[in-house]
Amino acid sequence: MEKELRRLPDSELEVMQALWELEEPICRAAVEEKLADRKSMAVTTLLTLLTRLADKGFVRIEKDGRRSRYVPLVTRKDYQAAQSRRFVQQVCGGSISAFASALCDSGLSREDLDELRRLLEE
Amino acid sequence: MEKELRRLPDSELEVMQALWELEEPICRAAVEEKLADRKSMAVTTLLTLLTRLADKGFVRIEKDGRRSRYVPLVTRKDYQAAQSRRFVQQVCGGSISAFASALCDSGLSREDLDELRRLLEE
DNA sequence: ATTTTTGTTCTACAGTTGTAGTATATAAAC
DNA sequence: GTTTATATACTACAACTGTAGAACAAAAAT
Repeated sequence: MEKELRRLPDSELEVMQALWELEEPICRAAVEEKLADRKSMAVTTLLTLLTRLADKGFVRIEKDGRRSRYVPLVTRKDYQAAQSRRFVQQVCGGSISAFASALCDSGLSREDLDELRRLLEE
Repeated sequence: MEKELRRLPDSELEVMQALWELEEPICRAAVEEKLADRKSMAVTTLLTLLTRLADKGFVRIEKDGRRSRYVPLVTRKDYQAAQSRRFVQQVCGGSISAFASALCDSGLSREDLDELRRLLEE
């Protein structure tokens, strides 16, 4: 669960989020459609980002003639776990109390904070 | 509590962490010394980072002849709170349950997670 | 078969980040 | 007062990020 995954730049992360929401095998058009809501970008921009994600080992590009399928190699869960730890370390200096304060002041609703506390009891 | 603070690049954040740990007024040498432990960089690099932080509104540079003092304009608390929200939104898609899972898988110890839960009960 | 469409790769370019050498101004030492 | 040490500013540059046009290849349409 601690894969030491590098932090992705914003635009690449958005593409990964789209991939994680889709069923494999994923064609470019599907990613494009999924992204359409939050983010609008040229098709070539999306392709560039997918290539960069492949270079970083986050995605495998399976070619099938002119068409390609894009397969996430890192799970959303693993990425979120790795970045959570990075956040506590880097932003909160590893201090749990600083982290807790930050969450309380973060603008999350009381319900959200209660839910979080409850889920941590699992 | 929700100042919509941009995320700082790693190296600039490290300088801010040093500033936050020091008492004002802060001279360059003090920052340098504070940083020496974790991060070694040329003096000019540190100065560059302080200038960039000033450009971004995170630091005010008070000049006094040839010497300067560097005053943080953003509190550690505000920054941590803002980034916490950004993290939950951007990385966990705003899902508290995803966030809770991520924390559980993050490699934080059971004690840390217990402490976090306790602190959230404040 | 030729034209048109479409999916992908290449090339490009400006802005950001990490890092630091060179120049400049000024204070301290002699 | 001239040399020397210092603090800061200016310049530089490669890697990374956001974004996308141009070129190319192959499939679809005519």
